[in-house]
This record gives sequence, structure tokens and C-alpha cells, in this order.
Amino acid sequence: MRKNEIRIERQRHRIEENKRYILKAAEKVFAKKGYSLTTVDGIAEEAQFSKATLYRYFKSKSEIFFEIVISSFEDVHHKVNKIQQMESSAEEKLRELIFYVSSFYHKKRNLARILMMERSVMKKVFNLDSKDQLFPSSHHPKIPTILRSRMEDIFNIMCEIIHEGIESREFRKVDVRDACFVLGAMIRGFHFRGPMRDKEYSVSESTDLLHSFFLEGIKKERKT
Amino acid sequence: MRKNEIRIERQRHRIEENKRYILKAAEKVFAKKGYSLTTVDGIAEEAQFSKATLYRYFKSKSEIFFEIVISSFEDVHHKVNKIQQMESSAEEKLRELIFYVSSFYHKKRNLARILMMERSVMKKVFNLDSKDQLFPSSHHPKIPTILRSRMEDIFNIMCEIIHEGIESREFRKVDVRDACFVLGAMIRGFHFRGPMRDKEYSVSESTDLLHSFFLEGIKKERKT
Amino acid sequence: MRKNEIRIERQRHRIEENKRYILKAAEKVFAKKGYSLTTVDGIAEEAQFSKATLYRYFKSKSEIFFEIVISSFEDVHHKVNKIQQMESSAEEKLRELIFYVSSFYHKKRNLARILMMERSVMKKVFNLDSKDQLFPSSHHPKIPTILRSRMEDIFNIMCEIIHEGIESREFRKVDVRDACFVLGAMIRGFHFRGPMRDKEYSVSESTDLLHSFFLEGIKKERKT
Amino acid sequence: MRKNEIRIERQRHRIEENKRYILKAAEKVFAKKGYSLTTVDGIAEEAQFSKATLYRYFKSKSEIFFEIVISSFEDVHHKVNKIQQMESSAEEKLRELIFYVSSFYHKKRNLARILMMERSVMKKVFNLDSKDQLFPSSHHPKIPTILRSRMEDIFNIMCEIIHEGIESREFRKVDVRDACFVLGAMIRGFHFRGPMRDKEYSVSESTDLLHSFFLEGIKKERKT
DNA sequence: TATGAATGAGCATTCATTCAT
DNA sequence: TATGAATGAATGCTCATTCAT
Repeated sequence: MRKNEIRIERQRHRIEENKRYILKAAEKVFAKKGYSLTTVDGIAEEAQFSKATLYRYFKSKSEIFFEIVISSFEDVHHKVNKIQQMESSAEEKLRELIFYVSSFYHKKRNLARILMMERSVMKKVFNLDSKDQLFPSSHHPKIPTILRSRMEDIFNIMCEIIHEGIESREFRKVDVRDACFVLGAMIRGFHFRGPMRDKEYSVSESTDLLHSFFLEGIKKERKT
Repeated sequence: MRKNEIRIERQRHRIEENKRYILKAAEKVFAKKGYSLTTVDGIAEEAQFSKATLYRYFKSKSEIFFEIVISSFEDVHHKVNKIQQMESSAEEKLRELIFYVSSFYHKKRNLARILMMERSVMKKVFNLDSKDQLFPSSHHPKIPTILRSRMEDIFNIMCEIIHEGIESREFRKVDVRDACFVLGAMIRGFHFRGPMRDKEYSVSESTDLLHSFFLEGIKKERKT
Repeated sequence: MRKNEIRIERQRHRIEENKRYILKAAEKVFAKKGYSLTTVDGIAEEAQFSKATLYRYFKSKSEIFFEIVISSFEDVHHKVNKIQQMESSAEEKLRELIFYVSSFYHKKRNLARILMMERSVMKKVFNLDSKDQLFPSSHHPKIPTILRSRMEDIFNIMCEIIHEGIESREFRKVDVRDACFVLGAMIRGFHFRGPMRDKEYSVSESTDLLHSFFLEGIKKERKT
Repeated sequence: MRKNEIRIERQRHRIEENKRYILKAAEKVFAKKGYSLTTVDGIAEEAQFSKATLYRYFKSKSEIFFEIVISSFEDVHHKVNKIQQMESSAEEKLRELIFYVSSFYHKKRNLARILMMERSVMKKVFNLDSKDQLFPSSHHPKIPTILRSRMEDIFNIMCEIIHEGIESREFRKVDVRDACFVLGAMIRGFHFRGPMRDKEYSVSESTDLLHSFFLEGIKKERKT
């Protein structure tokens, strides 16, 4: 039966691989076109599979999108966790965090854009979109729940880092959550710059910039 | 003939009024549904005009959207200009600016979202998007140009304010454009918070928060 | 305002006419192909409208079908009612009834076939097909209810006629409903003859046949 | 080689068994869903074989259906033949016949429904339906012929029984074929009752009912 | 032999846009 | 001028059937 096991294993592997491949292609297209303008045909073409084949691997366009999003969030979560476990000053960790989130946004800019910005679409796509009540536990059962919990995890780690900084007197006594929101906002806002900004910042440039501003503000130091 | 002129004037007026009315309705719908999910039927229904009538006033769905965006930018530009002309400290102006932009985002959140985020849609909508090359210079010929110039104006005023602050030694010697980008990012990012943040901030709360962080950073003051 | 009224009236009329026209075309196609094999494209082609236009007049393929069915039933109900009000012997009425139902089946054979035979399709199409719970009172709200009540009306009239015959001692003392079922079955079965019977009966031939068999049976009369 | 023969025999046997098994599963699904709504996937799942495997045993969805139908007809033919060979009065035989056909319809109701009713489907399935002319004589070459001849056999036996009854003066002098059609119609119609009849009849109840009505009619006996 | 994988051809439905009155 | 009517072009999704192993 060994043989059989191996074959099954190999098959599972191939399926996984194909899925990954499709997701990669899909991500490309989603990133280029946003959610609504992305057609399953388009994904299929990019992935060089037939449309019908995509439907063998995924139940729907929205599931494809969901898988992409989720897997990105897993990555972030993983990485952020690691940062938190580093043995360094809060400032150092913060820098690392900014760097990582920045590079994440840099790479996944368009994906994040969709997620955060095509909100009404996302609602239609993810939520208990009425239809899902018909096929109760088909689809990912609690799509938004998973997402939300991943997001919260990440957010909490950010909070912890800032908290540590305050404890160690590296940082001012600020409201941790407020600070966290602001930091998140800065990074996010910096990478979603709308169509205006012409200057391009590399990830490390933007990290420096954001890190410095978040730490120091722009106010001239008071002598105290 | 006088009479005729008056009538024409009256008509022009009515047309303007209708247009404004339609735009208002459209904005409501766009804000609720985003660009892709908004249908011309939907706008027509909201405006209580027939779809065909909309097409008498506007060339296309995208033009409607464009008009809305442009007019919003006019408003911002106007207001920002006013702030710049205030007789106050840079810090004061900055506060005012943050407050205004915040409340703008607050009100026009969803519109801005669309603008900044459904980028590929925007490209399709505004640019010489293949199709348009077939009907060259139909549509608003240089749609993005107008937009861009408005944006630049606004951006420049922000820069000036920060510049003044540096001159007056209220602010550190930072790169003006960098600071501007960061400030913009903070405000923008703060209002596009994605689906996670649960806490709601009023406009003045968020103004306080952002103003304070942008000025002071979170680093504990050095004694120097 | 007269003019306006007239115009509106005329429009309503045109709409009605178009609807009827489409329904007629659709009935033709449904009759030829059955429900599942009928495509909206097919109907559109038969009606010489664009597919999209059909959707202006009807919400869905199933609604089109439903309208056809309902209107047929209205006809039958109307006619059957009339027969019941005739001043004749039960036997006479019965004859009339058989004749009418026969000719109905003759004309609408294929439609009836669909209705009675593509049962699982019908279920999917008519019933609270989950989806309808989303658009609660859109669509015909109680599609099967209307149908059922029409059917019951018709059935009840049949019962009455047989009942009268028994009262007037034209007929044996049989269970009214049983007799009704059998009569219905005879007519129905006679016209849905499957692919085997080669002999063609005209409506009056079949009426004679069924009437005579239903009245007399095939048993040789007993002297009693 | 004997051994080889045995092995081949065994294989043939296994193939037969699998086929039967698949057909049984398919019948279940067809009965539940009708022809159009039945998917090959569904059959495969019910039969616990892979879809591709079904295609090793049968050329197409329609062939599967055909096999089911044919085998049902073989059964009927066999049984009807037996009834005809009974040593009893025509009335007795008739009763038996009605009982058997009734129970057949009762069991195979949905199958028969498909066969008789989804006619256009059947045409598409069985006949030289345009497509088949491209692959001439692939598929069962004369599918409907086999069917037709089975049907005729059965019909003829029915005729004989009625004929005997007339000869033996049990029955009136009616046209044998007419009577046969009517009888068939009664049974058929009684079991395809459309969606209206609420009362459920057991096979023997319905046999009694039909037998009695077919023999006696509903007319009150004349004293003569 | 048995089967997982792949797909072409369709299908119901939607929507921005044009046209005729 | 205002609008009801009409539609071409898509779009997400399905399914019978074939292929490669």
C-alpha cells in the first residue's frame, strides 16, 4: 500500500501546487484590476487553465479572492509574531514592524487596496450574503470571522510592542490603542497614496521616514 | 430679444440645477455602493429621473463620477486656501488643516475611497483607456490633468504651511514634502481604517489625536 | 391632460401586447422543448426581441413560464365554470366537460406535459426556491398557491357536476372524488399517451370514447 | 485455455454487475430529479464510482437512461406475458393487469414520467437528433425501435385479454383497441396526477377503483 | 481498469448605452 | 426636452464529455 500512499501524497501535492499557481495568477489579475473588474475568464487566461478548471479548484470568484487574502494575512501574522519575539528595544521592534508592514503593503499594495477600499464589494462578497444562508456551511463558513481574528491578532501584537516601549520608558505615556491606530494609519496611508504623489519611496526610505516621524513628531524639541 | 435671453438664462439655470441634483443623488449611490456596484439605473432611481435623462446631462457613468470628484476637490481647494490665509501660527493652521481634511474624509469617506482605491476602475474611467483612443478627445479630454492640478494646488498649500512652521522655528527642520506626505498619509490612513477598527472617533477627537502625534511623536522627550 | 392619459393608456396597451406576444412565442418554444431545454435565447429569437428586452418584461425564465401556465389555467377555470352553469343533464355537462378538457389538452398538450411531468424542475422553479426568501415579495409572491387554488376550483366544479348526476339518479352512487379522479385520469392519460399510440383521435372522437367508457364501463350489462 | 476462459467469464460477470449497480443508482437519481436536472456527477456520486468510470460502462448520459428504460420494459413485458397465460376469466386477468401496471407505475412513477413527458428531451436523447447524424449509427443504432417493439408487445397482450373478454361475453362488444387505449389512459393518468391530488391511494385501492370504473362505468344500470 | 483532471460550449442574467417618440 | 424601450456585450457559473496516467 506504500505505493498508493505515495501516489495520493503526490496528487495532493499537485493539487496544492495548482491551487497555489492559480492563486498567484489570480492575485496578479486582482491586483491589476481590482475585484469587480477582474473576470474569472481573466484569471483563467492568466493561469493558463480553462475557466471550468478553476471551478474545480475553487467554488467561486469570491473564494479565490478570499484564499488570497487569507493567505496574505497568515503571512503577516506569522512575521509580526516573530518581530514581537525579537530581543530588542521597542524602538527597534517598531522599526522592524514598520519595515515589514511597509514592505507588505509595497508588495501587496493593490490587494490591500481592494480589501480596504472596495468595501461594498467586499461586503457583498464575504458576508452572509443572503445566498450563503442557502448553502449554510458550504463556502468558508465564517469567512469574515477568520479574517477579523487574524487582523485582531496582528493589531494586538502592535499594541504590545508599543506597550513595552512605554513600560521601558522609551515612549511617552500615550494611549496604546490610539498610538497603534495612528501608526497603522500612517503606514497604510503612506502606501495608499491615491493618484497624486509622484515621488517614489523605497521600502527602507519610507520606513525611515515613518519611523522617524512617528517617534519624533515634527515639533521642535522643547528644552524643558 | 430680451425675452428670449431671459428664457435661455432660465433654462440654463434649470439645467444647472438638475445637474446638481443628479450629482447629489449619484454621490449618495456611489458612496454607498462604490463605483462598480453602482448602476446607472440606481442613480436614475435615486435622482428620480429616467436613465435616458441622465444621459442627456452626462455622457457616461464615468463622467458623472468625474464631476462629483472634481467638485469635491474644488471645495477642498477653496477651503484649504482659506486656511492658509488665516493669521495664525503654523501649528494653529496645521490643526485647522487636519480638522478640515478629517471632516472632509469623514463626510466623503466613501467617495474618497473609491477615488483612491478602485484604481483600476479609475484608470478605466479617466484615462485614454484603449476605448477612448477610438473616440479621441471625446469625453473630457484631459480629465486627469484637471484633477491632478487641483491636487497639486492643495498639496502645495500644505507644504507652505509646514514650510512656514519651519521658518518660524515652530517645527523641526524636516524635508517639507516628506512631512507633507506623512501628514497626508496619517489623515488618509486614519479614515480608511479597513474593516478592523471598532472604536469610532469623532472628527475633533481624531484631529486632536493626529495633530498631537504629528507634532510630538511618541518618543519620550530627551532632556538634551 | 386627456392627451397624456391617452398616451399612457396606449403605452400600457403596447406593453401588454408585447408581453402577450412574448408569452406566445415562449409558449411555442416551451411546448416544443420542455422547460429545461428551452433557453431564454431561444425564446428571444422566437419572439424576435433581444434577450435583454425579455428581461424588461419578465424577471426570469421561470416567471415567463409561470405566466403562461397561469393564464392557461384562468382560461380553463373560466370555461369550466360556464359549463357548470349550463342548464342540462349531468350527462350532458359531463360530455361538455370532457370535450373542453380534451380540447384543452389537445391544444396545450406540451405545456401540460411540462407542468405535470418535469416535476422536479417545476419544484425548483416555482417553490420557495430558497432564493425567493431573499426577495421576499418580489416575484409572484405565492406562485404555487395561486396555481393550486385554480386547480382546486376546477376540480371542485368537476365534483359538483358528478354530484348532481348522482342526485338526479343519472349516475350510480359512487364516491364523488374517486369518480372525479378517475375521470381526470382518463382524459389526462388519454392525451399523454407517451410515444406509443399511433392512432390519432380527433377531439370529438376522443370525447365520445371517453364519455362512453366513463359512463358505461366495458362490462356487459347485467340483467339484474 | 480453460483458465483464461474462466477469468474472462468472471470479468464479464463483474462488468455486468457493475453496470447493473450503476443503473440502479442512476435510476434513483433520474427518478428524483428528472432527466435534465440529473447530472452525471450526481449519478457517479450515488453509484460511488468516478464519473470517468461511468463513461467506461456507458457511452453517455442518455445511454444510461436508455438502458434503464429498456430494462423496465423487459420486466413489464415479461410479467404481462405471464398474466396472459393465466387460466382465469378475462375480468380476473384484467384485474391482475391493472394491478401490475399500477404497481409498476407506482414504483417507477418518476421514471415513466420522464419517459412520457420530457418528450423533447427524449427526442434529443433517443432519436437521430441532428448531432447523431454526424456520428451515424454510433450509439444504439435503433434505440426507439427496440422500445417501440417492446411497447407493442405489451399493448398487444392487453388487446388480447380484452378480446378474450368480449369473446367470452364478459365484456361488451367494444372496439378492442379503443378500450385498450382507454384502459391504458386511465391507469397512466391516475398515476400521473400532476401536483393537485392530495389523496393517496395504495396500489390495491387504485386497482379496485380503476377496475371497477373500467368495468362498470358510472352510469346507473338500466333495468332493460 | 479506474479515475482525477481538464475543458468547450452553454446558460441565465445584468448593465451601460443608444434610439425613437 | 424627457423618457420608455431596446440591445450588444459581458459575466459568473455548470456540465457532459474526453484525456492521460
